[in-house]
Amino acid sequence: MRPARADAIANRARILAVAVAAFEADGVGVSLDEIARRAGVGAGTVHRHFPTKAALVDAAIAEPVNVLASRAAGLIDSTDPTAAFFVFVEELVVNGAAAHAFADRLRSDADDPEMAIAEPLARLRAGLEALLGAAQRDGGARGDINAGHLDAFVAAAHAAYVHPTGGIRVISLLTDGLRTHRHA
Amino acid sequence: MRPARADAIANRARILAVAVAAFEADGVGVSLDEIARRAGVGAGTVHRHFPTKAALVDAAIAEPVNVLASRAAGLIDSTDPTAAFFVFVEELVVNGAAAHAFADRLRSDADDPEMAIAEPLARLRAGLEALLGAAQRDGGARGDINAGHLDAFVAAAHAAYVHPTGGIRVISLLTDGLRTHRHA
Amino acid sequence: MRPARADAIANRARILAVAVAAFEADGVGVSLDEIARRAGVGAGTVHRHFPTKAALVDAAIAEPVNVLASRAAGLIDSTDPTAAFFVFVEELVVNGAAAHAFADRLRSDADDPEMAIAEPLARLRAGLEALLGAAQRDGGARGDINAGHLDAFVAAAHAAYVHPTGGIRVISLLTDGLRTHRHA
Amino acid sequence: MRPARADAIANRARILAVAVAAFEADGVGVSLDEIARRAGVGAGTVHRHFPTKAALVDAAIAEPVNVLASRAAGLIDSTDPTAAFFVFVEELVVNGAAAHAFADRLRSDADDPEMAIAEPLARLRAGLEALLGAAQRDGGARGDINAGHLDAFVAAAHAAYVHPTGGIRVISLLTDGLRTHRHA
DNA sequence: GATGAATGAGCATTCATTCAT
DNA sequence: AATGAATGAATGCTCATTCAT
Repeated sequence: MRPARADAIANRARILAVAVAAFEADGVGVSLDEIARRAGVGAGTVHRHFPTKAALVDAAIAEPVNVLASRAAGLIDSTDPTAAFFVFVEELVVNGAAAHAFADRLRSDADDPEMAIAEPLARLRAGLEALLGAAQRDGGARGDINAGHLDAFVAAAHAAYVHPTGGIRVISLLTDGLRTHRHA
Repeated sequence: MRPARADAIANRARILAVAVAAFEADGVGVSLDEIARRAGVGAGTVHRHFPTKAALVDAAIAEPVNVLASRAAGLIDSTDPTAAFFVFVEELVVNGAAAHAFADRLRSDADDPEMAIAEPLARLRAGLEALLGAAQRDGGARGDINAGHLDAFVAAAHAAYVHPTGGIRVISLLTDGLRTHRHA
Repeated sequence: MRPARADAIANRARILAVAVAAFEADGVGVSLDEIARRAGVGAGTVHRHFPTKAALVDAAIAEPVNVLASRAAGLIDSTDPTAAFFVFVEELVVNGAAAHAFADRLRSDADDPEMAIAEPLARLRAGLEALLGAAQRDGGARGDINAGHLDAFVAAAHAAYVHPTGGIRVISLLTDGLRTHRHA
Repeated sequence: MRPARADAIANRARILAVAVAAFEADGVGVSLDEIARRAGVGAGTVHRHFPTKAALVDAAIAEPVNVLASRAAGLIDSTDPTAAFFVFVEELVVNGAAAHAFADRLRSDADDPEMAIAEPLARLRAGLEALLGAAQRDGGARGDINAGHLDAFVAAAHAAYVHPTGGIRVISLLTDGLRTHRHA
């Protein structure tokens, strides 16, 4: 029943996963005891891995951004850069923007979350720029857009996406605006 | 020396205004004692007007929506229905969508906020539809849009608006898409 | 069963008295819950009167010193200044030095207790100097001693007093050293 | 690579030394983790040598008393018993009484410290009596004093010694009272 | 024997809520 | 109707202790 030493890393990962899910679902008001219970560990174990609640919130904010950044890094070597770019943009709109909204909601409750999220966000930005550049060199993405435009675009597209009257179809309409063949 | 009955209503209004400002600025974590202090009343007085904290949060969520609904009602008798419609849409994007975002953020922390916000939201929807209908009859707004479209539009426009790379110019670009003269 | 408003001051006094006794008997490790329980109040009530534990410890340190300072102020108008002085010195050795020892023990555990005890200690010192001066003018106390000497004297006398082999008789022997008639 | 058996004894000594220093400097509130860290061992190692924290506190209380007892035993074979006695009394006033004060401060926090300190204190008492007897037989110390007197004397002398207005000179004045040549 | 991750009870503190005034 | 002192459950955090490695 008692976890072994080697499981310490797995414990950390499980706590973080539980925290992300709990904060996303019920807000940052979820108690650490509740998170510990859901993760199947003692309250002290949560504190061993995340010394303060703010540290856990920061990590929970950064986590989905890190996942997306890693996903971008994995797509950069695709043999079809254009397809890779649009796949990633769609993922951003569906998942990533949700992560942004999540971070936005948490931001006002954390101590200095800008710091915590700055580095993963930079990684994500770099990955997105790399994918965009590759798609542009591939001739599949319009040349007159940059990552800054994508930020606002993704935010707007996500807002429409999550709206009751919106839906998955909206994404295609909006992402089409980024393709070169629209001008063709 | 003791406040008269009429001051009770003023007290309620002041508490609500303080709560809206406090929740918007610092999140729903602000304590009722703090709100009571800022409003210049005792802790018990807050509970007389809002029996539970959830009730106060609900009222604070509904408040800005109510303001916008009243604004819409005030604009419906305008002599220039088209101008009135676009003025209100812009206000929605700037303020109203902020109110939505505010409500979004609070939603997950309140008990059953859908209930609390349903009625003011219906009033706002009714006002918006009236303004849209009048503008369409006036020939200033495209006839093939409805209030449902506007919801998603306002949400997307607001997301772009509040984005660092966005700004006030974005609104004009987007609202232009609703005008009939675009087809001209 | 529920205390009335007017009892708030009495509550504070009872909490402080309980805290002084508890800290003296069992050290500052005594929990606030325990103190609240012994005082017959809720945990929150302790915090209303003493926002942090450090504040309560500080107040508990200062309390016996304040009592002695008030005692000195009450003795200054005595018709027999010499008697008043020696009565007070004896009280200092028995009770006051205990208060010092108490404060000494707590000092290392409080945040900035020097600050907290500085003012009551100054009042006590002023009272002691006034009593000594009056006794010297009365011709009952040696003229070549000052309050600084008394501090070390009281500390030493108390140490001997509380020692198993010491006792109340030691005080007379030691205080006799301060009297003028010893030279006579 | 793993420490051999002999290092276990060194570990125990290092932990105890660290504990004495830590408790003396920062009070018994210092955590065992902190002591383990300062001693360069794991938390479990502290518990292997001292099963409970109370056991470590007890050992830390007894430690300086044991050192003094050993010192007394070392002085008993001196060729100048009178000098040896007064040297040791001075050490008692400066260091030993500090150890007493230390023990006093810790006493209220430990479970049953009387037990823990009883045996080392008996050793110290025996050593002091031996030194006193030798000095009396040597003619250097007054014959009408006993170890019981010395306890109160050392306590009083130490209290005066550590007092701001006191100092090293005070010791000479007080120890002179124990010498035979005062009668001369 | 040593390590350090895990435990879980205990602590100080906060806060929504109640109620005597 | 208003006040604010009191309540007590809940929270974040600490730490002595246990135990798998």
